[in-house]
Amino acid sequence: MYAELHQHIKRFVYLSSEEEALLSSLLKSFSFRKKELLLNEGQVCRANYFVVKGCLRMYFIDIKGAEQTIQFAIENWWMSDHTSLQFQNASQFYIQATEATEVIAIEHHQQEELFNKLPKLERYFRLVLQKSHSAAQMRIKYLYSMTGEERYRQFAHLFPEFIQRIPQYMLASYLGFTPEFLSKIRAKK
Amino acid sequence: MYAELHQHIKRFVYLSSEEEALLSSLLKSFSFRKKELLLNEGQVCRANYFVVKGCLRMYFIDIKGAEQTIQFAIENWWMSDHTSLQFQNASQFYIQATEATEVIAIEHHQQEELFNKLPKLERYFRLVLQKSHSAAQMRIKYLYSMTGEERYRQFAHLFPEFIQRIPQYMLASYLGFTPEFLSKIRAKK
DNA sequence: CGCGACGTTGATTTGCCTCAACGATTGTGG
DNA sequence: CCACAATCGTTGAGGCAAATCAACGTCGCG
Repeated sequence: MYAELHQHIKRFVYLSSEEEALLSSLLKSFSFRKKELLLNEGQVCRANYFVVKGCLRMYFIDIKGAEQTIQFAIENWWMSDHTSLQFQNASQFYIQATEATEVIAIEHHQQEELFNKLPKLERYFRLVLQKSHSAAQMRIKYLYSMTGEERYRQFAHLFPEFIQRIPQYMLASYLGFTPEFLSKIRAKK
Repeated sequence: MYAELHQHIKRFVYLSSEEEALLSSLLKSFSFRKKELLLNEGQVCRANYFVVKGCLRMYFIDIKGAEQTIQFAIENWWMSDHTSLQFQNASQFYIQATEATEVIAIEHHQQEELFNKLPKLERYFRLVLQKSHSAAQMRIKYLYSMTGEERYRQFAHLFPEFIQRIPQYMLASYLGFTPEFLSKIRAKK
């Protein structure tokens, strides 16, 4: 059970089979349909989600009513509003399944117990967060040094399969421009 | 010794005085003058730096030759290129002291030993990284939903003392626009 | 004192947004 | 399984926020 997650953890820390069993006892699986919300703005984030299959996105709705995508999580990535999860306060974000998605969840009330019983996981999550933080920094770097068109072309080059998977309006908001503008870039060949 | 750091760690995890002593034995202090570089683009990042007094910034130079500021670190914040530090590969960033700055450093070759001897610190750094990651996400949120002028006014409102401390061209690049534009915003009262 | 770094100001340009109208595709209930 | 609506993508005209470029002012420092 939870094989994909155990596999991923193995890349960073070693867990004995007893430890794996203990971990498994504190996890839950969930399935979400396309467009279903895992977290609503104003709600408290319930869990940290590991994507087994499918795709999640975090977004917010700006002052003009447009959805702006903060990040995506595909297979083997974690997704959560860490601030809301840790301090149990209202989130500013939505988390949504962009397609039918299976996740493994660590819920808030299990989290403390988990880290106390398996301190090795502190290391695992430290390393996972380091990677997420670096990804966010690179994102800022690209926003500050490339035009919208350049960001699209780079993204399409790096993740050709992913752009097939999500609607263009989500990709446009992730890359920091409007759907109309993306459409015009694509029209230029 | 290293009182400021011990103080900061106490906010997140408890360390006995033996543990504090062990930690201290693996730290180093450094002083940097205004404009001095702690990390150069293309170099391997040597350490994770905790700011005791002063201010650091991470930046890169874009294709047009302009410096773009990725983040600042003032007192009680950590600064490092985590990717370069962990994998010991060339960094894409510069880290510079924006004023005379004292730091406490954990160097790469001590890092593993430190985490092995004091696994509690995994938790501390996990929580520190969580905060940094959330800050980077909020940064993206603001870039996607506010104009340059709005970002400046918010920043000036939240950190009135900080805008006195750094040259305007650094603030402009942090907020995502040009020094000329910042000058024009300020001229408008 | 003189030079280089930093900040200001104005004229012009541009990347991208806004709005609107119109196809195409998807999903859903009858 | 079709009809129709809702969602999603495309295209074009016009507008605006901010960049670019250039010239000039000012201040701190060797």
